[in-house]
Amino acid sequence: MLAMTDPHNIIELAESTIAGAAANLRGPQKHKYAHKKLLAIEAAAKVFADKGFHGATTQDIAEQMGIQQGSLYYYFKSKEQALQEVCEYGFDRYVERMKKICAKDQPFEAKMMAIITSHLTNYSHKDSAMKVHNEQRLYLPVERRSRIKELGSRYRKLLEATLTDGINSGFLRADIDTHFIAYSIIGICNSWGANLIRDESLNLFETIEQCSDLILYGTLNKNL
Amino acid sequence: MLAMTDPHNIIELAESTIAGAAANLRGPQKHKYAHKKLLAIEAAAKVFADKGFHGATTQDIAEQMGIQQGSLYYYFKSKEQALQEVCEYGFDRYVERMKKICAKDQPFEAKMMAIITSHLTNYSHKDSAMKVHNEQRLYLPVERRSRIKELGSRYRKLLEATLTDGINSGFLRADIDTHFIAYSIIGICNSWGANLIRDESLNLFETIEQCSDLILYGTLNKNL
DNA sequence: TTTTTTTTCTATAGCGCTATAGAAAAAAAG
DNA sequence: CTTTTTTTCTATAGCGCTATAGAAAAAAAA
Repeated sequence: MLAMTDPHNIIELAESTIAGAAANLRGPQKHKYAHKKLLAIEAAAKVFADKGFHGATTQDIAEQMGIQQGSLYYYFKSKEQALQEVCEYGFDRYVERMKKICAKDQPFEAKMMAIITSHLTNYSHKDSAMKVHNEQRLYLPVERRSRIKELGSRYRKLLEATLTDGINSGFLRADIDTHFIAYSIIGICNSWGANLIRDESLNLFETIEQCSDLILYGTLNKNL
Repeated sequence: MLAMTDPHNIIELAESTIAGAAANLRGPQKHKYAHKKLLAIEAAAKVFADKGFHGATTQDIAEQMGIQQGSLYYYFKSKEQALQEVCEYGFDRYVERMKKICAKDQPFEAKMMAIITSHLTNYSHKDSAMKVHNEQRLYLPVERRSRIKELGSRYRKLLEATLTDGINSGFLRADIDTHFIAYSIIGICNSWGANLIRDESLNLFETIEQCSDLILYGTLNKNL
């Protein structure tokens, strides 16, 4: 086997080929680097979510992983790169999922619920990476944010298009501003997503139902 | 006049007696300290909003005020205290305003719009203090957060009570969860508040209308 | 086993940041 | 004008943090 001049080079390959390797713990670990790299991203996500990017230290992240501070640089070139990778972590798969949901032909209520479920589920599963994406990504210099921006706007456009479909097929009011509603949906989901992480006693499914209900039906009594 | 052993002692007096002193620029400045203190809070708010608490330096804040880094400590005992004061800045008056709005006897739609207007207007006027409150207050140690917590929950309770009134008087659906809706309203407002600060091209009044509309009417087509 | 490759560790250079102390300047009082 | 009080400045102690270098340990290959 060729020597790895720079361990960071294997990353992209790893990310795309062995998705979910973090869960795959059995068998002789041929891809130990890729595996621990994912653990490193998750550790960074956890710490950044708790303390914020600038408030977190590389020492904190290393501790969370159970390694020494200096060893962290075997997985990240810099703290900033760690933030970037946390923000991007799982985002492409997330957008893919959104694409599928939007493409599926189903009643609008169900579609909206699926969208919200996808969004909020991510908060529970992705260990704070989503929270970090929302709250810390602006601390990255622009040149590190292009991919994140790209994915974010792709997500928003999918949502807007779905809303437009909803209007055209008569499910939604014709007078809503799809751009505004898309931002609002994302806003509500992120707000509740952060609550879900902070407060363990909150029920995911109830939250999903309540969010869908509010967005679709509002609060006003229609019997009036 | 007695010598000021510690300039920080005058703060509370100042805050309560000369509200809005920052705008009162004419006349011989008998309360120069109190005046500049408010400028200091606003400068800190601006910087914390842009860079986050840990990302901001006391140098940044001093620069924003046009003084030297060391001089900042004439106004704040510590950087942490600066964050605390920014988070509390104007919050009590804000809760008072909310109280008045909720107490007023008016159609529910108007009340909801007034609440949202009050919330979003704060973002435009209070120079980022509200944004800092939302995004950075958790970086304060708990002992510095008691007042902020107090005010926040008082605000939430006012909102919940108003929603309960709305249900009792038949304006609102009887099956909504006031606690959930209150959090959601705050979430939407904060999300759009942050957008308003970031994007100057956004129209405040349109945003207010759109938020009210979404919360009250939802998005579904009722003609179906 | 021996050699090569991968992973982790220790130690530290070097920088920037908070907070303080004391002097200096500006303003107000006497 | 002189004295006192308020405000700002300069300089720096002291700490913690990022990132690097090179040794050491562990794992894999030969």
